Amino acid sequence: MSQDPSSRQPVGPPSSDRQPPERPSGERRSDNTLAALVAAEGARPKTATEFVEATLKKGILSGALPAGMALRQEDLAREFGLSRMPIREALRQLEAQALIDFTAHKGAVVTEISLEDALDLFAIRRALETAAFALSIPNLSPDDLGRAVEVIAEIDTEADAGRLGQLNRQFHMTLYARAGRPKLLTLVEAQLASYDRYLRFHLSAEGREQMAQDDHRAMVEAAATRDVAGAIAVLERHIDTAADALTRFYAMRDGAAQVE
Amino acid sequence: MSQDPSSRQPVGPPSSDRQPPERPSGERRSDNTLAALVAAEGARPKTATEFVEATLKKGILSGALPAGMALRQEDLAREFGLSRMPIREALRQLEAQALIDFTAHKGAVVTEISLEDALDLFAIRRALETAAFALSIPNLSPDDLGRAVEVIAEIDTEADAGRLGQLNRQFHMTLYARAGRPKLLTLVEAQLASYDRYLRFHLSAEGREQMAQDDHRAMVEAAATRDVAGAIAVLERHIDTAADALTRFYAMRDGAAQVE
DNA sequence: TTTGCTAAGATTGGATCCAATCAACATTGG
DNA sequence: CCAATGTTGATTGGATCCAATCTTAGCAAA
Repeated sequence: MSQDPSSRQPVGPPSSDRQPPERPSGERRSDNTLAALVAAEGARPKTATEFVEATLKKGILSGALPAGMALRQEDLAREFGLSRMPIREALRQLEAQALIDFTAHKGAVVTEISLEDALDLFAIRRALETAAFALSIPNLSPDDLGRAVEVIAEIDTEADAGRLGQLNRQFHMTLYARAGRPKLLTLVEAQLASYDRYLRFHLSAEGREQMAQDDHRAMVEAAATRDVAGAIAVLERHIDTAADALTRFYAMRDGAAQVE
Repeated sequence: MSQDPSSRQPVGPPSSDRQPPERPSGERRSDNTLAALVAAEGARPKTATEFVEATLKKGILSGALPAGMALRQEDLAREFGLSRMPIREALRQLEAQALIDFTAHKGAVVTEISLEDALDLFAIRRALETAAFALSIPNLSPDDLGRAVEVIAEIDTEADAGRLGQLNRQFHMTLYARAGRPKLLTLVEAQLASYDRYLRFHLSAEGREQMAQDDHRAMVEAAATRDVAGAIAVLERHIDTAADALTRFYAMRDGAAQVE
């Protein structure tokens, strides 16, 4: 990281002395929600590009950067206190992860989320997670199951909706972790992360009962007794239920008011 | 595309007047196999970055850029007739696709292929492709099945081992195409593309009978009669057989001679 | 008023330059 | 003679500058 503290801000948490209530040049599309994100990012990776990528990724998955938002390189560079170059490289990686849409001379936009994409994602999750769960169950230790139970409890007490997605991801990954297939697990985690955006969208309107904690408990129960078929059945039902609920939610929303 | 034909080569197929039998400065790590690839790439995308990405991707999947090969930015830039910048951005995207390993100040290396990764990949393929196939079968038209049969025939007559992987991918995708889940299909195709590297590795040592054309025919047959369960069973066996064969191949190779 | 064209501004793509990091080699002290 | 250390070359990370393209506002003609 070739950061020169004399001429530029350090790449870490820049203590938010960016530009307090001052708008640089008229409007600001990718506005100050970014500034909070930049300040929040605690541990900084080795390179500025990685830092930008991690920050933007977290922002998109957490919903701080909403779908459809334009990401102007110049603005981002100013807010991060960097040049446009690390921004561009980070955007490239986010594009390969399908988190943003990149058009040739038009720029980057946070990928839209639609019901079709959500159903697509549920199909992928169903296929991948049942496979991972089946492979993992025989190798799960009592310790693993204990951690899963703890996460269930955390979900019940967690107030921040933003952290619920993270905890949900953590719960599922704990149960899959012993599958012994690193690439499969990486894929599963990526899909679960994508799912965060839909989950938040849904949770913000409906209650936290959408988390289906009963299913979570049933999954741990079945895993504890090494009942692979039963556990898979619960997981499939869990995902199908979520898909149905989200479908109903979209139908209701679109039926009630034509939002754009 | 800000190509200036007077000072630089056009970005398309540069008619291979790069540097014929002349080595620029001593050695060349990412050597002239690249030159052929650059010249071969027919249609050129809009930007240089996309061109570089597509070319490198094809090179890696086709085996022209073998696993473990270091990709020096400077060398690539010279061979493509571009600056290092589009190279860097292309490498970023390839890294997000797990085709190369990127280390902070060390550079990019074509991802190694190992038996463990292959088994990982087989597990992923089994999960995703069975799901896609099941969704697609009810919607397959006679036309689709006809195309699948044609591809089977092509595989029988194709001599070039490099194209076999592509045809194999095409066959499978034809059967999955009506799943109606774009993101799922994109994922499946990406995994099949990754599989190309292992398939080639295997085919180069054993014969083309590794393609298991009987399984392919059985898959079309089951799909034609809308026998979803039967088709899935064949596909699972197909993938498991390939996994077992590759495992035996690795065991034999490692047992016979300790190749590095 | 509307439609088509033109030109200026905004924004991204690409090139070149400089700084930071890493690896290998030489050097010196034990 | 070996190990720790300084030094130099190679290579990547980041910044700045220029070129190409897209968008939009303005204007003219139908």
